[in-house]
Amino acid sequence: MGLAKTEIFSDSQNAIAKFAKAFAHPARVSILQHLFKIDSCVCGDLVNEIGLAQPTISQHLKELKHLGLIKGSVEGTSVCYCVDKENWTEMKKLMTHFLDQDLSNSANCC
Amino acid sequence: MGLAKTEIFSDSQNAIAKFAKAFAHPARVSILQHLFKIDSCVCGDLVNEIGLAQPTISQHLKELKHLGLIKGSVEGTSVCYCVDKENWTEMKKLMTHFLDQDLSNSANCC
DNA sequence: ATCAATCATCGTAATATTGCGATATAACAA
DNA sequence: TTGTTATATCGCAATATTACGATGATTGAT
Repeated sequence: MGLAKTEIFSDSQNAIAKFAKAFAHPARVSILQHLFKIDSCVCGDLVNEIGLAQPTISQHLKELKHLGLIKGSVEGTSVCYCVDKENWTEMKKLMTHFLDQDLSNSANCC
Repeated sequence: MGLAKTEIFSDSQNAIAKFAKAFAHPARVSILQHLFKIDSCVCGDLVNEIGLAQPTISQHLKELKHLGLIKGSVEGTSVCYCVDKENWTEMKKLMTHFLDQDLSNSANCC
């Protein structure tokens, strides 16, 4: 198969999985960390910083962009990417709520 | 390929990606939510709650167990699973630090 | 010892992901 | 226009993931 049965899960559960997938590859984690770290916008410097080929980086960027976590603006021949902070905040809210489940229930069974 | 080049990334980046992968499927999200919600330990009830076949659930449980996020103890003919709260807390610290990057840098470029 | 129940593992099919060379596209420069 | 630079897309190969039927292993009951 290789195909997740998304129909049987809630929107929230699917959304969490979707965002988590964005972070499920170290290259994308690295890209996001870089975009946060560098004050000004970063373009294809990412290709140099990270040791992956340009098409590969471009592909990872596309996925992040598709999810709305980053946005890119053309600047001459190069493209400037940066984190979409509004969407990032939204995503963070969702993920944090999921991660904080342990706080709402103090039962310890095993 | 289908093989991530983990060598070129930091331990931290790989760890984030590894945990994120655990949440990158709605079934595993659902399993974890259930384990948190149900006060007592849950066993194969997960198969009934979630609409996936028993081998599939078992496989997802194995992955979560392998990551240390849950632990299972045999109880008669059934197996009781529950969240490993210590490891969960550790994981949460790592993920939260990653998600909170936007707070440490207020630059807005795009 | 036999049987039923519960869970794990094996094997396999379908699909997804990762990575990159080759090539296309777009913008600017001379 | 021609060339250069930067990025995107295509196409493919290698590997990973998802799902489940069939089967194995373990426990408790009779």
